[in-house]
Amino acid sequence: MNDSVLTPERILAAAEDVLRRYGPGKATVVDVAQALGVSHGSVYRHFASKAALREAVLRGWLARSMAPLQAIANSRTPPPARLRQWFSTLRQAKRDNVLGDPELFATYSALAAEAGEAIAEHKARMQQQIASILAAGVASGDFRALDPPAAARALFDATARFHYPGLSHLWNQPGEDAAFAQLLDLLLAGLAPAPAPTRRRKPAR
Amino acid sequence: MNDSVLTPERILAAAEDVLRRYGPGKATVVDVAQALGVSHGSVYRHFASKAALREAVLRGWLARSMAPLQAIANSRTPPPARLRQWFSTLRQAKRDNVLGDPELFATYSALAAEAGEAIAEHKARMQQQIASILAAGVASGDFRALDPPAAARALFDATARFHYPGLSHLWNQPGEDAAFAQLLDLLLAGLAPAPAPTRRRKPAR
DNA sequence: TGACTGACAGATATTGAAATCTGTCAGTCA
DNA sequence: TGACTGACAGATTTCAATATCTGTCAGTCA
Repeated sequence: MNDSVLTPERILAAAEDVLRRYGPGKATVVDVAQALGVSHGSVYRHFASKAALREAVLRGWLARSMAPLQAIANSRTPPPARLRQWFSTLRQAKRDNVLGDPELFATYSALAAEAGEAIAEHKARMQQQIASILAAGVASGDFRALDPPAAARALFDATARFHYPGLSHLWNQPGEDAAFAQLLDLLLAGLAPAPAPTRRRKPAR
Repeated sequence: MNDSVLTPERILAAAEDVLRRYGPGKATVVDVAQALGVSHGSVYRHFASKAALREAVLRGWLARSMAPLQAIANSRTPPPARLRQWFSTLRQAKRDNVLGDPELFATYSALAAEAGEAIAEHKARMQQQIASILAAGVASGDFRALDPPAAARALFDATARFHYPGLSHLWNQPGEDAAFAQLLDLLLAGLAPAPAPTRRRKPAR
């Protein structure tokens, strides 16, 4: 355990391991130091606080989980299909996590609840990816003229039911897949290019 | 406190009062009995358990909170505006609760978390109201042909971000009103009558 | 007779003393 | 000299003893 010098990277790896094994409630800085064969004081030379260390672990996890989504956002799939694929992948990734390893997922969630800043940035990056798909779709004529960032936020909000971890208890309900497909259909219909002149009884305020 | 005979109604009123004052964590059956000037054994002649009593209180609260929404669903406002009004009212009611009396709201939420059954029924009733608005809109030609119950669920899911109590911590963020308006616009666009023949690169599976 | 009481068993919650943890820093050691 | 240690103060958590609560039921009383 005591190879080479102590680096932030080695501490991060150990912290991740300790968090996995002990869970967010029991993992202590002393545990991390012990796993590295150093005193806990040494950890504080590289991370200002326990909170900072946990946040760094969280950021690593978030960055890794973003990679496949980024790849989709950058792909050349036609924008409507790309958007579908992006959201389906997001949802599936979360589902796999929660159903596959609930304890680890709970650990994630606990760290996320502590680190509002990191989460806000993560959400912003996700919405940027959506916005880039929307912009491509507007350019190609697959979507109607719209403000990509604002519409991205609307889409992200609209699908929160299916990706926000706090609602994961709903993800096992019957008809969940159909409900998600239904929602994507509705949203994509709302993004479609301007229809025939809208017939309205009153100009919708 | 010891007027007339002991009825379920009097017990419910006392229980509601005790819950308000002590909160969901401290309110006990003994407290309720004390407020009524009877022994706690008497309470069990009318309610099978503490859980049943709490659920009855919750059902009362839910029924009261539904009334204004039911009125809107039954109104003759043109369906698109009616749908907007319904969701805006739902959102505003929740916001008023959470911002106006957070402790009471927390009490609600705690009871709701215990009573899955009652909540499921409540959600079903809400979605029935939405479906009735949708059906009216389909009939009038304001909405495209769609399956009202399925679309109602999609709409309810899509707006969860703005009405699900577990997400109330987001309701104070800047731009919240704009985001909600944006989402409603997108959803209503998705409900609009069939546009010009949809141009698609691939038939969207 | 039937609504109500109150004592009881087992389950749950509270409490405060003891243990552990976080974050600091003067001192060690290579 | 500078990475690391380990003892320390104050904050937080644990744990077991104690108190309270839930749900039952034989018995009271009007």
